[in-house]
Amino acid sequence: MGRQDRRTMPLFPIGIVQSLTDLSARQIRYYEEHGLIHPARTGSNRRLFSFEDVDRLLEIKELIDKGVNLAGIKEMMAQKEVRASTLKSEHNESENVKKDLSDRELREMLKQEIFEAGRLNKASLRQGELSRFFH
DNA sequence: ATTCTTACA
DNA sequence: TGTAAGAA
Repeated sequence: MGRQDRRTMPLFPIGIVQSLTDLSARQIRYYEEHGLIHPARTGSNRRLFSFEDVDRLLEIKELIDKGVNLAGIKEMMAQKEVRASTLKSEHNESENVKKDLSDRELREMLKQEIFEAGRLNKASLRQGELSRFFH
């Protein structure tokens, strides 16, 4: 059994995940509803989370704590997958002709990530300011 | 005893 | 997001 299987193997019920992540069941289900996680289901419709799901939830929690809203988290995780697949495809290039580009693109991706983070952070700060202002 | 869905505050 | 109700 590969290491990947162990990461994606459906293992724990929502109660365990709650204590593991300090997120409420409500939040966990809500994030699933919005496509941020895809826990498996048992024959009796119980959610079963993998280590991968838990790690994802922890990342989500960090972003939430930083004030990023769900839309922002979605974008960041989408961006992350783009970076991941780009790295993967470049890794599979047999020639080192592209190794040069890889380096530039790596910096470009990092720049985009930072830019994205800054943009989303500003957006969520506005959200925070507004809710304070209108309360 | 736990978790699920749905609905309301 | 929290919480409640009723079902599984």
